[in-house]
Amino acid sequence: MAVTIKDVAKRAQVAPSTVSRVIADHPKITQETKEKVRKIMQELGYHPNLLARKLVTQSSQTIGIIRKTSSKHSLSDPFFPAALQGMSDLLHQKEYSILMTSGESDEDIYREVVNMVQGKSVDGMIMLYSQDEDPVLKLLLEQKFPFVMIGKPTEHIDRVMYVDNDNVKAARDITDYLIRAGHQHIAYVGGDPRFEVHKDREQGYKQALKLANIQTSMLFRKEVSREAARETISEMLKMSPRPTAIVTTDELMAMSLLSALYEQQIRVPDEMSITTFMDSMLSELSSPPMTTVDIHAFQLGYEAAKTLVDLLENPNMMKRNILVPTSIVVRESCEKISENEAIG
DNA sequence: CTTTTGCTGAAATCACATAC
DNA sequence: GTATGTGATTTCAGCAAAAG
Repeated sequence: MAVTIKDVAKRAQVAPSTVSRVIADHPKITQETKEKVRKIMQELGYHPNLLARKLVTQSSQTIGIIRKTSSKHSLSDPFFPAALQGMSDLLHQKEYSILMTSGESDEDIYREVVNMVQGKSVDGMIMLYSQDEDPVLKLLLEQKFPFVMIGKPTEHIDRVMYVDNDNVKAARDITDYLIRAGHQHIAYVGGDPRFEVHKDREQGYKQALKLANIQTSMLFRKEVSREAARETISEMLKMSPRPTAIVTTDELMAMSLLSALYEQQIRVPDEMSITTFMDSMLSELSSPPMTTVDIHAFQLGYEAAKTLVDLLENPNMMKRNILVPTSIVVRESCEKISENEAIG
C-alpha cells in the first residue's frame, strides 16, 4: 500500500488537513510544524496521489499541445523543438506537465483533442498552428475550453487569444532586404496556403515587390521533399528572367533547395541568394550559412504558455494577443548584386 | 477578559469501479 | 440498482494557548 496523507498525519501527530496545508505551503501553518511534517514525508517516502488530487480539484495541472497534421517532417521541422522548449520552460516553472497529440491524420488529432477536452485530461491547450475551417478550433470554441493559439486565427479572431509574429511585415522586410541588395527577380517558395502563416508571408512578399514597383512575382507552392526541391530549382533555371534570389517560408525547404542548387552547381550566394524563415542550428551550420528571419520560436512558445497559464489562473482576464518581433540574421547565403548582373 | 493564532477533526466532495 | 471505497482537498465549527 502506498503512503497516504493519513499515514503522514498519524506519524507526525497532526490532522490530515494540516498535512494538506503543509503540502500547499499554507501561510497559517508554522515553520516548525511544516518542517516536522516534511521530515515525516521524507521518512515515509510520501508522494501526493495525483489521481486523487485531480479528482477533488478538477484540474490535472497538464497542458495539451496540438500539433498540426504531420507531414512526415513535422517533427523534424526545427520550429517544433524550439517552440516546445519555450513552452516547457514556462510550464515547468509553473508546475504543469505536457500532453501532446500524437496522431498523424486530421481525424486522429481531432479525436485526441475530444478526449482531452471531454475527458478533462488537460486544463488548457496550445495550438501550434492556424488553419482555415479547422474543426479543432471550432470544438474548443464551442466547448469554451481555455486555449491559446500560436499563429493568427483565420476566423473568430475576436474570441481567440493568440501569439504570433507579424508575418506580413517579416516577409516584407526580408524581401525588401533582398531588393535593397540589388535583386529584382526574387522567387518565393511558400507552403500550404490553408495555413494562415503561409498566407501572411506570401502577402508580405507581394507587398514588398509592389512597393518597389517590381511587376514580376514568382510564386511557388511546394511540399518539402528532395524531389520537389529539384523540380522547383529546375523550373527556376528555365525562367526568363531567371531569379537571383529565393525567399522560403520553411527552413527544411530552404535546406532542400540549397541541396538542389548544389546538385545543379549553382553557386550560393554568387549566382543565387537564398533566405528562409526560422533560425535554427540548420541555418547556422548549412553551407553556406543561411541568412534568415529569426521568428524567435522559443519566445512564441514561452509567451503562448504564459498567456495560457495566466488565463487558467484568472479565467476572467482580458483577451490578450502578443506579437513577437522578428529579426533578420545576416549570414553568407545572400549577396549584393550589381545592376548589370541583375539584368543579365 | 477578549481576540488572534494555529491548529483539530469530522464531513462533503470529486468520478468511477466494483461489490453487494 | 444502490452502496461503498479510493486519497486529497476544502470547509467549518470549535478548541487551547498565547497575545493584547
